[in-house]
Amino acid sequence: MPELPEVEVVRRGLQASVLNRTVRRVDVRAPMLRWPVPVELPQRLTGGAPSAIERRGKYLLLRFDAGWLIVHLGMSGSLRWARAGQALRAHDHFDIEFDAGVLRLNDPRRFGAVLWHDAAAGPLHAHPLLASLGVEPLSPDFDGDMLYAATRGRRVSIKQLLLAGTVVVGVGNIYASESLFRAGIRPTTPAHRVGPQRCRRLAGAIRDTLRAAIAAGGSTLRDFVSSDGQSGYFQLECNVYDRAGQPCRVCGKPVRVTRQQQRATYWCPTCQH
DNA sequence: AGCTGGTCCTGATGGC
DNA sequence: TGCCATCAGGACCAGC
Repeated sequence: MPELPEVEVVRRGLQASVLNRTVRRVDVRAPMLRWPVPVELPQRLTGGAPSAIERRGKYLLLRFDAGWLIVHLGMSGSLRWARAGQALRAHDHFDIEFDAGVLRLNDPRRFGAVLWHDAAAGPLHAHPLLASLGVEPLSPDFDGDMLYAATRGRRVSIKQLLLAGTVVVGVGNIYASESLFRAGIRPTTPAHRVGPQRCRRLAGAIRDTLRAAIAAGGSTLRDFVSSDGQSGYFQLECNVYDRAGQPCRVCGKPVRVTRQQQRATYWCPTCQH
């Protein structure tokens, strides 16, 4: 479920609700998510308070005096406030109890992760999961020139390159299709065949698409993290994603679906070249 | 049975 | 040959 915009909306929700709030208690029910939840985590967090809530790609990063809590929502993870005394549901794997309430991680598919990076272990950006990530799409570092330089010599399709996250992070399967549609580029085009002009258009399309999605989520999810972490996501109207056979919103031709690396790609044969 | 919004890891390939 | 970067596929898992 979560792509970068969703994670960013979660981050903002957390920033508004748990920044500088003291952790009273931590419950780990499923020790095995994508990786084991570190056994020392409850002890490290309890009594501390997050002094910053950041995001890198789709990783949520909560800074504590003792180190960083790293959370990834995988494909099916959500963070919500549990009402007082609320019964556990299936796949409620992890709780952080603040004075204000219990923040609960639910993740049916368990592709998500909850990890700890100790302050003594060096700078966070050197963490193996973060060290080789591409640039942030909404940062000034990401533009057409950068994208053009990074795609030289790359024979993979432009969509797969976006998805890989090594050039630019946070572009998941949905927004890859949406951004390429916006830029008028066929997803199967080899990355090195996308010229400087089109790289500029694509970089702009990625930024615009992500920003619009964040705005949609942010405006919809008033008390985010507190009720339904999904509503913002489904408000988003896609141009091509999941619209196979339906008319393109621009030219009216049926949207096509193909498969790249076992992932569905949606595109318009007339609007994208 | 086959699909699903992520991404790390492994092993194969290819260029220098 | 060895080393590197690149690339494809498998793996994890539950729900619909």
